[in-house]
Amino acid sequence: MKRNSRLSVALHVLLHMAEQADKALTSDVLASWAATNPVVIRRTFAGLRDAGIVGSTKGHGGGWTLLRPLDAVTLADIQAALDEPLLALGKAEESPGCMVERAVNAALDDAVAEARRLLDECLSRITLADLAAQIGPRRVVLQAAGCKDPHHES
Amino acid sequence: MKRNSRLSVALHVLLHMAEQADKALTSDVLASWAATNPVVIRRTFAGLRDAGIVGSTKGHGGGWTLLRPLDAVTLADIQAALDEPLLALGKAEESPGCMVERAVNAALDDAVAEARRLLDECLSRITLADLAAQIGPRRVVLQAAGCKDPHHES
DNA sequence: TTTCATGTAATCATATATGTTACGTGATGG
DNA sequence: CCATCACGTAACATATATGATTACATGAAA
Repeated sequence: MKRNSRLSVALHVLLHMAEQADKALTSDVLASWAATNPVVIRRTFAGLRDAGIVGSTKGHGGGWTLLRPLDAVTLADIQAALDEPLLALGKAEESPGCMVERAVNAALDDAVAEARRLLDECLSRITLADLAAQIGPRRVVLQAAGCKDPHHES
Repeated sequence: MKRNSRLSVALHVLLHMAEQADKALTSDVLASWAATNPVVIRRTFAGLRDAGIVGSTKGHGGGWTLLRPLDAVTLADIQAALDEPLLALGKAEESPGCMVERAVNAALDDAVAEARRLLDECLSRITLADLAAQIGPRRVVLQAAGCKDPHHES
């Protein structure tokens, strides 16, 4: 339990979902992939649902489904949907009386805005399809051999 | 008390120091500028001292001094000296057995490395002199009138 | 109408950052 | 030589953030 692993979790789960495309998967299943709690999945995926990346249905046979092809979802999309801070820069005081501190805050605001823009551009160049293509070849062999989801050792 | 305000604090204090150049200033004085505790200043400035940006001397008349001209210190220098994480992206698991998660980790590592590079380049273009130049003109008037450091209202 | 699955609030646990206290070390001045 | 000053640092306290867990409401399907 450390520092903002929501993007990591979301990517991991989304890629697993892609392998079971068009099947509604429950929060419990997704949670077991990410070794976390179903409620954590629902919270994390709420943003993705609002962004139209995944859909959810209730009741029998319900669960989560991917709504877009892998090459139509960028890491920037996911990051934005999760609404995370991304940058760990804070200000000592929000509206200081000191003129020096105001100048510092203004400069940092500018730098952070620029950094966000650069980061977003960087993340928007990577799609889920790119990540799927980089999954080790050993997995393909296992899949071909008909093994049932040997995802984690637990 | 929020999130990683060390860069903010460091910049604020360094700019105040620049106004009293060549005078050794105690941690207590710097702390009163940043409205914090002297020990926090010592901790924060330890990295700056190791990086050769400031120096510290003990005993009577001791304290902290700026060792470089304002235009020879970039925000990237300070950020690196503070050794902060900067990016709030973490991984769910450090060395996962799941191939999918490994691919995610690898991709995120690459993206974070690239982002760090971009950020560093962005911060290395701003010097303390640039910040000093952007301090509001009202302050100059007060300085000229001989007012003694009306930095904060406390 | 019972069961299943999401939606969400509330609470707990833990990690990180900052604030504070206490004490050690070295340098200066008397 | 020793009292004082200021940094160096460990130890502890507090605040915030994130994730885990519990509990319950809502809606859909068998």
